[in-house]
Amino acid sequence: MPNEIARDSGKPRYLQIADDLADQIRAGVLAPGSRVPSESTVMERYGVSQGTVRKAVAELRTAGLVETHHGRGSFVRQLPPVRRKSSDRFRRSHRANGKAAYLAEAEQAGQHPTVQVLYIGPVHAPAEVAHRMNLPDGERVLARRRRYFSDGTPTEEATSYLPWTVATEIPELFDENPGSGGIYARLEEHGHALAEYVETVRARLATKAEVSALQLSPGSPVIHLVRDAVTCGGRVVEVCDTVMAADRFVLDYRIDADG
Amino acid sequence: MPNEIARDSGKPRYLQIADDLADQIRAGVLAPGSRVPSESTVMERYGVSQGTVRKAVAELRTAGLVETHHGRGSFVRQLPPVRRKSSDRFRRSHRANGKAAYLAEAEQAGQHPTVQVLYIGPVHAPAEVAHRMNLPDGERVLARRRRYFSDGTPTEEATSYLPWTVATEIPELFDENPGSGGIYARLEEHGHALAEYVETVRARLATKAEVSALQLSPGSPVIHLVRDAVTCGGRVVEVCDTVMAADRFVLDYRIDADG
DNA sequence: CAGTGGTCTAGACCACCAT
DNA sequence: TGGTGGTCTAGACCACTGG
Repeated sequence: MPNEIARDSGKPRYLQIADDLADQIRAGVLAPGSRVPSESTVMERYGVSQGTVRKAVAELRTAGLVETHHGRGSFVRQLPPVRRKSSDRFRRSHRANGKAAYLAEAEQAGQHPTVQVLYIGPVHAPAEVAHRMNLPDGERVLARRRRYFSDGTPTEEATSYLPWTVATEIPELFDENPGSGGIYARLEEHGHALAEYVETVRARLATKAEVSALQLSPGSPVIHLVRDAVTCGGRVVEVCDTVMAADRFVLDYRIDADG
Repeated sequence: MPNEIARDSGKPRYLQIADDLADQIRAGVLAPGSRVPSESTVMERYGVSQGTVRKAVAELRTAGLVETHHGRGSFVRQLPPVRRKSSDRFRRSHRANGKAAYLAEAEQAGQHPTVQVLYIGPVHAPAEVAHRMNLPDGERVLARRRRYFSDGTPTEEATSYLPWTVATEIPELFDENPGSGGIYARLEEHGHALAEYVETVRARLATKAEVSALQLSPGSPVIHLVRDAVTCGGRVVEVCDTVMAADRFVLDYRIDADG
């Protein structure tokens, strides 16, 4: 039985209902994956109108407790385990076993990773990418766009950009699977020894495209990460643009205190 | 004059209105800081009811284009310039001029930084902090809680935690201003030479407390950063927990490709 | 088909802010 | 005080999902 709703309390009714439902979710009365009572049920149970119930459920949605599907209902979210992205995931020594960074990390976390290649081919460099590579705006570059899944649910979408002159040196970069150790191994084999990576981290709300690509609820935050791969000669030979569901990742960075 | 609203288009009316207003904002017809037409004005202009207008404005709010104040109206947001947080901001060499990291960075960005000290004193270590410092849960630690402003608007709230035994060695840690170079300089002067920092980055939606502390709109994303300061002996002598408005910061990290 | 969520209206009352 | 946004209702119709 639900808690009673105080008709006169200072708190809006829709928030009282949202809190009540949230408590039931946290207490396990509403288990992960189970259906939240339908709008009409909640209307009757608390004696409120549909609009009020909808605002309550909207609260649960933006709190990330619930996801709702038109015509089916709202369901308690079962969050996929959070994955860590460690700043040493691109160390050469980790390439020894031949795994690409993503697969190695995911498997270590006990998950079943999948990669879907969306596009490999030439594109005009977006402004930010061209700037980072020190190329003219709109210059032709190789794009490698792919979507990553863990246990079947999409978690991340990434696009790598490489200067066209670099890409044509390395046929494997046009393959869906660039081979053991990933594209960084291929770059280094072809004389582009890497000195460092520079990562830029932003967070923002997901765009509509990202909401559908990553199966998010509208209003969810994403982490937007852009990484430059810099050679010993100071040249940026790859820019990787990644968008991740914010609630599925934690990023770790080690920073030397140096002198 | 506003674009006409197609009564029959597939798109919901509230989204058409939201897009129309968003266009006016982006085109500068509605300038930053200016008032969005009141609900009743919009109702009349587009011939819709209040509920529809409210949903439209809610869209603009979650898109970060507008902020609304009860009894006053909705206003086009003027975003403070984005600030970069570089991973080398804690280098010892940067402490030579005596500035703390935050002030040095903000001034370099041409902004007027302010710090407000909220609390300095003992607290029971939160679980995550205790774990990182390898202390028993709830152990007494020194907390230094402060809020940072740039040009008067709050951008970030941070709490540093230090083991009580370390804190009592260093009287300056109980002062509002810990002196030239900040608390890291004090720690190193007292025999805690720092080897590295480990930063953990998450993004999520702001809690209600954060919404009010950082003057955000509900549903805004924040960046949550937790940093350990690790001595050469491997001891964590400080944990700094920071919450930033996501739209005001970009984080930069350099990662050695190493061997 | 019945049941679900999604949109919309017309009208009411309240809470906040300025004057 | 009048104007603003915030909550709520009762009822309507539409769009999607499932059996």
